[in-house]
Amino acid sequence: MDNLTDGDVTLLATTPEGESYLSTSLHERIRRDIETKIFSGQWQPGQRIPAEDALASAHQCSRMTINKVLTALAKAELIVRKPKVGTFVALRRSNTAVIEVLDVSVEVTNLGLPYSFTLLRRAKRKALKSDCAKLSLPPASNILELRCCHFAGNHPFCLEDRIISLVSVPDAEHESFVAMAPTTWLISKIPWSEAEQSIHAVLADEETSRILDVPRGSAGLTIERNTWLADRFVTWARFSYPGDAYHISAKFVSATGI
Amino acid sequence: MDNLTDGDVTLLATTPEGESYLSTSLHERIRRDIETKIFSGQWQPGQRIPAEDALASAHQCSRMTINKVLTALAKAELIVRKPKVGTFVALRRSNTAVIEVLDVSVEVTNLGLPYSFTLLRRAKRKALKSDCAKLSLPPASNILELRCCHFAGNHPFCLEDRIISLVSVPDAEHESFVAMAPTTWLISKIPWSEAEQSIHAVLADEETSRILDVPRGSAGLTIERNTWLADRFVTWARFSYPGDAYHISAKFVSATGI
DNA sequence: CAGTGGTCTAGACCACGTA
DNA sequence: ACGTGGTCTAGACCACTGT
Repeated sequence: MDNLTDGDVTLLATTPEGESYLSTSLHERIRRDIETKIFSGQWQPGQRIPAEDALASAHQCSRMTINKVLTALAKAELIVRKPKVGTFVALRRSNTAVIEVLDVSVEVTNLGLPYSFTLLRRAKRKALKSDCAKLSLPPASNILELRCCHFAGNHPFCLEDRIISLVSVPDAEHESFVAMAPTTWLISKIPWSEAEQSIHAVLADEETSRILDVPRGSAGLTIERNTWLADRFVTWARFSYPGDAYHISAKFVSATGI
Repeated sequence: MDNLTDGDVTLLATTPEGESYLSTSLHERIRRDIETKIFSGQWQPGQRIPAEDALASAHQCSRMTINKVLTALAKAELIVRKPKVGTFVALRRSNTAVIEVLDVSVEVTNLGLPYSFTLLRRAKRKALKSDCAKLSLPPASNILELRCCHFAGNHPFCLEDRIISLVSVPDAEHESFVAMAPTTWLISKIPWSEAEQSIHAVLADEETSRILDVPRGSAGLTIERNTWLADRFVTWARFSYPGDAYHISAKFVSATGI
């Protein structure tokens, strides 16, 4: 069997300083090697690391394999690559966290509770000046204003205020949103989009506290979301949650986020 | 000049169906092509896309180049690759958002305000049962408890409660934290780490509202963070912000986050 | 058995920063 | 002038899946 003399396998088994994870691929093991050097402090932040050629011969592999590893590490911002200069251990991690953005119905279902919603308001109107501030939409555009309450079992879970641009989504005018929640409907219409969101802490105002069935003046989280499709404004939404019933989790790897 | 007859450039200039972005690289342009096919709906979610070989000949490039593009698109979760089966347009985006996690001193400085902090409490003690719930630490471990207030100019900006494991970071016992904020000090000691954080909305309690100089019962955001280094618990921190003065922003591309 | 993606190699040319 | 990373090619072998 010439498998036994396969260049790859024998190479991998004799990779320097590597516990031979025979099941993982070469570039994964090399990546682990390099990450270990960085995390252990053997390669200090800011320090220049060996060139691709040098790493290739050190790991007895081709330059392309090293390039693949370093490109991935650069994307992960563990290292910084300066073309024609060299590769350096990053001074600081990007300190970003990834949070999951769930559809309300999915959130509720994940909690093992029956999901339902009620449409509280539906109005077609022209965008006012006050809208345009948050909507990045020209004044007097046709918009659809919606408000609905999402329930987990019999309990109000979240209040949704939404504005949909009828310029971008004309079909919305003929949809009642009684049977299908706005989010669900929009997803079916606008499969891909860009969004920007911000999270605020607020005190529940009178109407919100009444709808969500919490004491007036309780703490709440609001998530505001603006959505575009190729630079065209599609929809704005604000989700109001009773604060004690909700939180947002995130995981990350970071230097500065300690 | 033989630049004019450079194989790459001529290839790129004649790439089928591509506006010739002469400044960008081949794989970038191919990636754009494929993304356009997906975003435009020409390739529907769930649909199988041509094999690497086919894409390579369609774009008149090598299979490796296509592989690089598809690997990147798979990482971005625009497509799903099933080894030995094929490549498919993803059914749904991962609906995750990336939020920036800033050091408080950086946040304040970014606002153009002078940063300072005051140490309010520093106590060495054994971990209680109540601590262990949030700390994932064995009971009676030596810990250091800190509380400090971060200022933007003369105004309190954020209250930090922190617990440091003296098992993982024994040096902390001999550090006063008067001249250097805990975060800054920890970053210098623990350059890399993993963290998990959650964001809550709360009502400011009496002590917090007094320190932050806000009315009792105002809405606030708290960020809780647990940090590990290679599975060893390092530190826990809670940052309390007055809610109206702070929010968290995130940008993402999503299907379900509409 | 044919087709697929996963992986790796050994070359190559380029532009450009540093010296 | 040299070294660097950025990029691309043309081939190769593999394991596995579906038919």
